[in-house]
Amino acid sequence: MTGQVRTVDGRVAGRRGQETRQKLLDCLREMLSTSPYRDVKVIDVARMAGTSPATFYQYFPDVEGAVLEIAEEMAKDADTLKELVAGKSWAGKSGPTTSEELVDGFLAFWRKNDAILRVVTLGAAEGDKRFFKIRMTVLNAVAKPLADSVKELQAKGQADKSLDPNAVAGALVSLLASAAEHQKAFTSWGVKIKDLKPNLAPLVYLGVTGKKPPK
Amino acid sequence: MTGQVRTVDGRVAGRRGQETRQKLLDCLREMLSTSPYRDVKVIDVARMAGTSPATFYQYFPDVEGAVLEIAEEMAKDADTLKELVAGKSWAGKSGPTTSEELVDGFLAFWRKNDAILRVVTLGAAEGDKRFFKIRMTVLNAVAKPLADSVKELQAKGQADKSLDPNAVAGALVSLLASAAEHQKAFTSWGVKIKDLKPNLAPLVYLGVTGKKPPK
DNA sequence: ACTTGTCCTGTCATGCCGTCAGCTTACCGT
DNA sequence: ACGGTAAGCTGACGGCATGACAGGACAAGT
Repeated sequence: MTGQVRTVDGRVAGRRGQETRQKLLDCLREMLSTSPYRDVKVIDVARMAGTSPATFYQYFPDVEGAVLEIAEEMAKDADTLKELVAGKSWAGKSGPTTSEELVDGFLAFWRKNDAILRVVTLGAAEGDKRFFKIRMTVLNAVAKPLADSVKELQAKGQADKSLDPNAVAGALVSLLASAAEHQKAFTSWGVKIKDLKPNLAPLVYLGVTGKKPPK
Repeated sequence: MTGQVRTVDGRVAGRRGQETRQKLLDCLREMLSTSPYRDVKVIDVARMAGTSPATFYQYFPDVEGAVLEIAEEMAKDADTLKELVAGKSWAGKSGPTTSEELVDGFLAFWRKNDAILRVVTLGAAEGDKRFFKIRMTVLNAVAKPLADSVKELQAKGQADKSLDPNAVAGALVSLLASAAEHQKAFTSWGVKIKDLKPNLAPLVYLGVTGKKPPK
């Protein structure tokens, strides 16, 4: 399906080539989490990987191209986020638990991939279609099943039908993404990192069900 | 208070100098809204302003330095956002109105400054203290008075006291910021731009008061 | 006209970008 | 074992951005 990995000039990459390629991606990932995106240079990545800039250009058209590669890898991984919502119950006592686990899982995922997600978020905001698509893949992993949950609750008459389920789910996921990306902001508002989950979870519950969480 | 504008090498800028400086800032602003941040080069800004790179470096240490200047200007402007919340009532029929006006005003501000806010957001996420501070100034213009409103409602027994007002206000502002920055995401979820306000406003109301908005 | 201080730019050293030709290395069939 | 072929890597190069400086242009006051 995906075909073999190819170099920029069309050759197929063998074992050694793939290793080098992967090493470059790993080093780029590392650089992204230590330097501002604007200052990440091909030569630095190549140096860190113990190779030359020319080698980098064998495998990637430019820094952005390589970043996209990393981002796509991460987007695949985001598929596991679905399980945080799909099939979970929002009724009774299990509701708040579902909400907490969702918040926790999402924040953990974002924290784990924060460097690459920063760049993806920027690219998407700048209108780059490729980054936008990747960002939607990640958000949709949660937003789609979440919207389904809202629809289900509405059908059962357990939630306000005047709200658009897609809008609600989207807004909640946006909130989680924003909170994850800017945890420090909450610290400056006097909310400790460990208090983030207990404070966000009731809001998510509130958004999904339209009701205050039970004690 | 602010002292005169100075060049990088310490001279005070006169009338003509300030004009050139301002023109460079305007052109940079323009560039930021048309090219990816990573690709904005000093030479392009200088060319657009009809001057030379050397002139740019007379007034700014680098692109980032000039961006900070623009961002600080915008942060001052954000002060007007306070009036969207301060002194507004969340009781009865005026509650939903307050909520709608807040959403509307905030989205409008973000849209107006989206290019520069994108860079500020990135800088803050990357841990740059200067950008972080500017971002907090903008968000706090809404978050502080919003937290006060929540506290007030809690004191009157009209809202759930188990929630931290600062966390709630912060989360709601984060949501608005994220929604404003990524409006296209909502479009892809089937929520039209013009439907964004009517969908976000009830959520804000819900977050602040803990109650469903009245019909 | 002369002086003074502001303002701009030509020029230069440095360093990254992105490409190519060419060398080395690994694999494979005979 | 050996030669052929394709993969893999890099030195080197022209081009461009960066950032510093010195000197020339310019405006304003005397």
